[in-house]
Amino acid sequence: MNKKGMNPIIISTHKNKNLYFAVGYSKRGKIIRIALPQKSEEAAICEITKYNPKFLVSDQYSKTAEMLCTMYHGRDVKFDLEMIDFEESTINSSFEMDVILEVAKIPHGSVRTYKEIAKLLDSHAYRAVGTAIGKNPFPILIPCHRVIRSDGKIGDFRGGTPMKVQILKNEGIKIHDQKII
DNA sequence: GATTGACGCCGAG
DNA sequence: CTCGGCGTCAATC
Repeated sequence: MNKKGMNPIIISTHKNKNLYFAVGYSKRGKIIRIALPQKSEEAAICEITKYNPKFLVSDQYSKTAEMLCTMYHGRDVKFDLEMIDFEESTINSSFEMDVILEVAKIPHGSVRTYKEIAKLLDSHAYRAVGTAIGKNPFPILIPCHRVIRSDGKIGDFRGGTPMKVQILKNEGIKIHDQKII
């Protein structure tokens, strides 16, 4: 846990069909971390407090949690990267930052491979790309679910491959036998 | 320096 | 198809 994690944050949640979404806001009023949907509100909140133990739960930002829910279910929501607090987040290297910004450019309903992301960064470190994406503090919003393997397989995901498949299907992407068509 | 990855590619079976 | 082995390199120990 770095020093940044000790700053107090505000967490808001949203419930939809037994799935609980949570978002953490820094005191600057920007998103500092997003939790993948969980089966209980406590679990969703815990996904954020793991990295930021000092927190307050409020409905102040529940609209954002609701927006994440609609994005999870496949809606293409336009948003501004300015609403994200990269400074206070756990992103701490320029490589990680570059990867995240590249992933942010992937359009709704399309995918990129880990290798393609590396190439766009003029690098051969595709494994390091995977590691950086695996630490993405803003899942759903920064669409790390749209990054797949070069052989067409879905690849891993923090919330499990099935959840990655679900989100991609919600976006209209065709998948058969665990592979992108 | 040695090890570890949300990976990629090739060759063997 | 699956698997091992090697490639590659950023992060971590």
